Amino acid sequence: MVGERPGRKNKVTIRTVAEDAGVSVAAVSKVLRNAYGVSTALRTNVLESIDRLGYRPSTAARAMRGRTYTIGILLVEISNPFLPGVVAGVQATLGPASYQALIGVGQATLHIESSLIESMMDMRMDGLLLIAPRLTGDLLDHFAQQVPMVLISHHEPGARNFDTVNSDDRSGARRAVEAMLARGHGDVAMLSLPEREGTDAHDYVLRERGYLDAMSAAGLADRARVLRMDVPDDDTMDGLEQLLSAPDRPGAVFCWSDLHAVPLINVARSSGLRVPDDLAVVGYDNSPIAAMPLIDLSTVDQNGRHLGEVAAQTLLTRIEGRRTAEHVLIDSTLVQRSSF
Amino acid sequence: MVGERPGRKNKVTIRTVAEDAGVSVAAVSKVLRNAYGVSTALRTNVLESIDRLGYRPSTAARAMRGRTYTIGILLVEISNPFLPGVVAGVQATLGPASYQALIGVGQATLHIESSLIESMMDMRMDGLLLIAPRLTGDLLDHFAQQVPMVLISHHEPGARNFDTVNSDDRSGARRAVEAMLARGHGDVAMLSLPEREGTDAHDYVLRERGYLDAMSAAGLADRARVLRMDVPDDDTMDGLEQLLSAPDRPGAVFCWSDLHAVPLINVARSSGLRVPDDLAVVGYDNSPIAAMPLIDLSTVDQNGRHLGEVAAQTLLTRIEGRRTAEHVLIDSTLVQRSSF
DNA sequence: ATGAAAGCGCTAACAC
DNA sequence: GTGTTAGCGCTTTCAT
Repeated sequence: MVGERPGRKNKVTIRTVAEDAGVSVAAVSKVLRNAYGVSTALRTNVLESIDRLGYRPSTAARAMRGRTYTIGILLVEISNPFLPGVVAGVQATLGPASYQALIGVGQATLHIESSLIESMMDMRMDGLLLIAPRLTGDLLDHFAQQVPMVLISHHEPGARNFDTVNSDDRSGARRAVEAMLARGHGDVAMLSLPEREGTDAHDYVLRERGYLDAMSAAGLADRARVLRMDVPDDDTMDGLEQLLSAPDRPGAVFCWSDLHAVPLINVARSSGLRVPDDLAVVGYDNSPIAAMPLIDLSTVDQNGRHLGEVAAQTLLTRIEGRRTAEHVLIDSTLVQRSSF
Repeated sequence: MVGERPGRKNKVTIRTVAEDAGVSVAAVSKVLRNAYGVSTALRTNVLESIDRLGYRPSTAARAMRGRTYTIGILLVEISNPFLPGVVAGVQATLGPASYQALIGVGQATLHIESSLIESMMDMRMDGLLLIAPRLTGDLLDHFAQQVPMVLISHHEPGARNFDTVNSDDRSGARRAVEAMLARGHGDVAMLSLPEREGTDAHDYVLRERGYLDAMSAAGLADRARVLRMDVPDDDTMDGLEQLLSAPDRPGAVFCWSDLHAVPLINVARSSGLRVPDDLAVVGYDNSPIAAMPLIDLSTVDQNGRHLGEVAAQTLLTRIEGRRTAEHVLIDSTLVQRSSF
């Protein structure tokens, strides 16, 4: 067969199976979908043929009529330490239901994000799992009307067309800050992100609220300070350095994420500050780096794996036809290390 | 419309567009595919309708006849520091060709890996990009015969049915070790993975060779030592501790990956060893952690982004019909920091 | 319980 | 240059 496009020939389709088993195509289809109304004899017969021929139903063809048994996961960007656990949880839950998960990476870009969602719908994926999407309520709702959708790390408890599964960011932050205050740190500041679009959906906004809750409850509302900067990369450590060399340098900092907390510890140590004596730090996400002995950062663990499991389960029931929105909050845990 | 499945109704298909534009379905299809033989008038006319109606071709339907404009990326596991760059490079190259990339995560499990590849073929993705697959030559070849395939981080220069794009691991390792030797470290040991299946395809095997190359060239072949252990997690630091407390503790260690090097530095510092004075360390991958001031690990940068770009480009030409295998090696760079 | 047949939304011959 | 039409491999009524 020289000159032929490789493979894709001698294709074994549902028809091949039907002929091999000496039954109709419809019969095979029914066996495939565990549909009602097939005799055990026919069923085993067909299953044997399927096995012998190594038949695999074409998802492509299925996509035109029924389900694809595929769900799409949209990630903001791939390097976030919070994601691997979530994805593992999702896969663990999906597998037994014989669903596959395929991931799209949004590169933190709105345009790529929508385009990926549309692609996933074009492929007729059975459902979508969006993790911390930048997308705003309107567009989100537009998509949710066309495909079962569950959002992770996106607080929108009023949403009616999609479900949300979130870490309880507010109470997680509050408990972390309370623990810091209990240690005697009166001047706990918070390090958060710059304010963006007028949305309350982001996790860092909720964590700020939890921080303020704790400060207020301790009668320290007037000493609360939320500092804002983007996630530092190699070139943008200046902000952190300034922060630590300022005359009113805080003695304790609660960070919205390890992405801030880890560099902060680095800069602090490098400039001779002792952690936690001169500077107490608590982060969020319990990333692998936080656990390293040289960093040893106390941080809030969102329990990403569980989050992923619940989200996948929620998506599955929505795919099965549920129409009322569910909004789940998952408890987090403060992982105590030596940084405060 | 109470009781109706949400969305997916009022579907605008190629037929809707054809009617709206007052032309045939075939005409629309031709415009869609930039096929030969459409007047400019018809083309603009159709494009207007497409725009007005917000039409999007169904990938599902396309999958049955033509291309899906989708390629699948298979990742071993999602948290490897080497991956984000590669994926970014792939996406950057695919975008302009109006291809989408969808990622499957193999969870470092052979069975999940094959099942994902099969799923991707079932969806009729136009091509596959496998990153450091566990899959062995035979099975790999079996798949490659059915779909265009490019492998990253998998050395198999003899493969005829698929392409490979790799960092030049051997020379990268050699240069790193030579640099260590040039610094006066005579007793450079290497920290690698336990030996697996009888395959030479793995990057760490090539890196071991580069290490031996350098040692031999320096007349130190008899002092070469390859130590083996799995990637340490929080619970399995013992191996590293033993290594460093042994009487014949090496004065310099070249690690096959930062995944070994970073914990090694941690353990070393924690047990009072000065880096690089008591222990010189060089890693591989230039992961973000390596750059942290507290770690400051010298490491080999594979230039993942470039790797991704080249791999995507290679896959694209194979999809276009190329049949002869290409095996590309990409140069790496030693990033000098303070760890040796 | 089983099968025949009508699509699903496209692409690609082929006819005009 | 444009249109007609036969599939692609399934699912799903509807007969039998």
